[in-house]
Amino acid sequence: MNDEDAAPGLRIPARAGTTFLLAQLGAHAAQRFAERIAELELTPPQTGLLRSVAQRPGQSQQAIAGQLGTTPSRLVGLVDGLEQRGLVERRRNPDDRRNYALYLTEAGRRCMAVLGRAARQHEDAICAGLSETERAQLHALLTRLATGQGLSTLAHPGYSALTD
Amino acid sequence: MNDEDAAPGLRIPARAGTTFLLAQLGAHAAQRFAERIAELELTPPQTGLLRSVAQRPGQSQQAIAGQLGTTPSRLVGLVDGLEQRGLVERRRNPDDRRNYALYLTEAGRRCMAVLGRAARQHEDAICAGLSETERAQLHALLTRLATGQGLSTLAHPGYSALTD
DNA sequence: TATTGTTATACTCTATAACTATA
DNA sequence: TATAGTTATAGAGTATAACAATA
Repeated sequence: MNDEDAAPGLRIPARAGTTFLLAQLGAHAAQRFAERIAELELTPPQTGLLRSVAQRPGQSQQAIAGQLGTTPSRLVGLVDGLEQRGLVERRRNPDDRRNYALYLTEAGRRCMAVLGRAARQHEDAICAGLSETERAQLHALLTRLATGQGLSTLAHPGYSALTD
Repeated sequence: MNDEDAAPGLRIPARAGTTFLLAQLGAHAAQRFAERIAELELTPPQTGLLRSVAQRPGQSQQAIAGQLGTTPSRLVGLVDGLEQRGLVERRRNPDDRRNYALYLTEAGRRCMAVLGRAARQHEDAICAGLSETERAQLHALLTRLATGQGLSTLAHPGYSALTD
């Protein structure tokens, strides 16, 4: 709802609300990123998992599930897929054989490098039309919004599938 | 993927990418809006439909489906629900009895007014922490991004369910 | 034959709850 | 008994395709 003044008389929104633009652009950016990484045979949730493992190697599946805002059961299939492709490794903890510690393999690290390039291209495609100064401005404003909303760098608010 | 430099050495993202922030904030804003309108017993897709009908009364279901980026079959249930609650009205076209023309009822117009107030409160909650000047800056930057990406005011890029 | 709306069906994604194995 | 991971099941949401009425 961006009808800033949907008063009884029914006004047409001359100005799309900021939150409407945020939701619209956010969904658009996420979808475009999904298309981009589909060429690498990766899905957004897989990408989020890779990112999480890369950032903090050795975490348990439950810890990562908490970080990503999803359930432990959901992680099983995700890790399975990446492990079968040799990107991620499950290592048993000898002290407590109930949990696994997750690590990137060498191929996983290479994959992260490719993903990093894709992310930069994606960023350029989305921000095309803005000058360097404007991009910095936008980034600063969004960061303040995110901080104000209590959003962390890793966790997402439910829509893990759409995060990029 | 916001690891701006996920180079072979595995760098931790010191700076979240702008597109990551966009996707994260967009999902967050959409979710919060969904929670807000849930108190009115409305879902985001229903809200989008109401908005579409309010903006251009008399359109066919297919036309609206096209606008919202969804399928005609999906509109059936959506319109059913709103019609049963007396917010939207199906009128047969006497000239071509195949299609309906959709209109808001008086209750539908009142509902739009309530939604408008909710949208303003939502906007304030999300933008809290930014000054008026900064909000205007952000709005201008997002508008330019949306224009650059070819996003219109009404249509959404697939994620109609998340639009607010 | 083409088009509007509808229904039936299937598919994707995800969470919940039950299960195992370790502790 | 409690916890990590797993499996089985179920639910929400949506699209595709077949169908009926009208043109």
